[in-house]
Amino acid sequence: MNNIDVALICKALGDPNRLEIVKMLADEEKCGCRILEKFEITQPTLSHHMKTLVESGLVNDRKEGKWHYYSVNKDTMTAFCIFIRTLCKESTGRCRTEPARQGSEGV
Amino acid sequence: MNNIDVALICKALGDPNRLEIVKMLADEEKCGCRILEKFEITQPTLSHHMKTLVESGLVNDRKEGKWHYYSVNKDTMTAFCIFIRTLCKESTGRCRTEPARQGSEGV
DNA sequence: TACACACATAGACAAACATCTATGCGATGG
DNA sequence: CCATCGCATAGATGTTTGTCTATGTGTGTA
Repeated sequence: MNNIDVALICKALGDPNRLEIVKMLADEEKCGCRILEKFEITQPTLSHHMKTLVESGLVNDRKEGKWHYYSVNKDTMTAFCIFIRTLCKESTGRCRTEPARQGSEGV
Repeated sequence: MNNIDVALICKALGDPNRLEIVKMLADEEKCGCRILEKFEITQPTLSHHMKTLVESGLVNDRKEGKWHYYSVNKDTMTAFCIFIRTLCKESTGRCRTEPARQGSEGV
C-alpha cells in the first residue's frame, strides 16, 4: 500500500460525514437510502460522498434491484490498519527512547 | 477519541507530503530544516504543514535553540490506530459473514 | 552589534471540495 | 404504460486548502 493510496483513504476519512458513514458500515452493510436517513444532507451530496468512499477502496458497492448496498472493504481497511500501525512503532517492537541526536543540527 | 479528532487526524494525513513527513518522523525525531531537505516545497509551506500536523495532535514540537524538533506523538497515534481497528472488525472478533438482510429495503 | 540561520506570519491565488438545485435514468409496481 | 423510488449526473457556489512571495521574529555567532 503506497502513499497515494493511504493519502486517498485518509482524505476520504477526513470528512466527518464520511467518517460517520464508514462507522455505520462497520456495523453492517447498508443501502444508500438508509444511510441518508441518518444525515442532514441531500441525496446528491450523499451520492458524492459514497463515490469518494468507493473510489478510495474503503467501501464496497453492491447493486440489487433499485438499491445499492454499501459495506466496508475489509481487505482495504485491514491493509490501512496495518499501515497506520507502522507509524506507531510501540506495537511492532521497541521504539527508541532517546531523541536520536546524531548530528541533527541545521544544515 | 471522538469523530472530530479522528477526522482532523485523517485530514492531516490526507496530504501526500504530510503523510511522508509523518513516516519520516516515525523513524526518529527530526528538525524542520532536515525535513525540508526531503521535499520540493518552500519553507513557509513546510511550516504550514507542520502546524497542521501539530494541531491535529499527531506530531510533537520541541524547541531547542534555533531549531524545532518534531516527533510523532505516540499517544495520539496509538489512540488513532485503535480507532481504525474498530472499523476493521476482523481484528476485534468474528465479523458477520452474511450481508444482514433484516429489512434493509427502502423506506 | 550586525549578520546569518531557523522558523512564523501575512497576504495572494488557483485548485479542490462540500454542498445545493435541477434533472436524468434504470428498476418496480399498480 | 405510467408513476414512483433509489441513485447518478450536471452545473453553480461559497469555503477550504496547498502553495507561493515577501517579510517579521528570535537565536546563535563573528
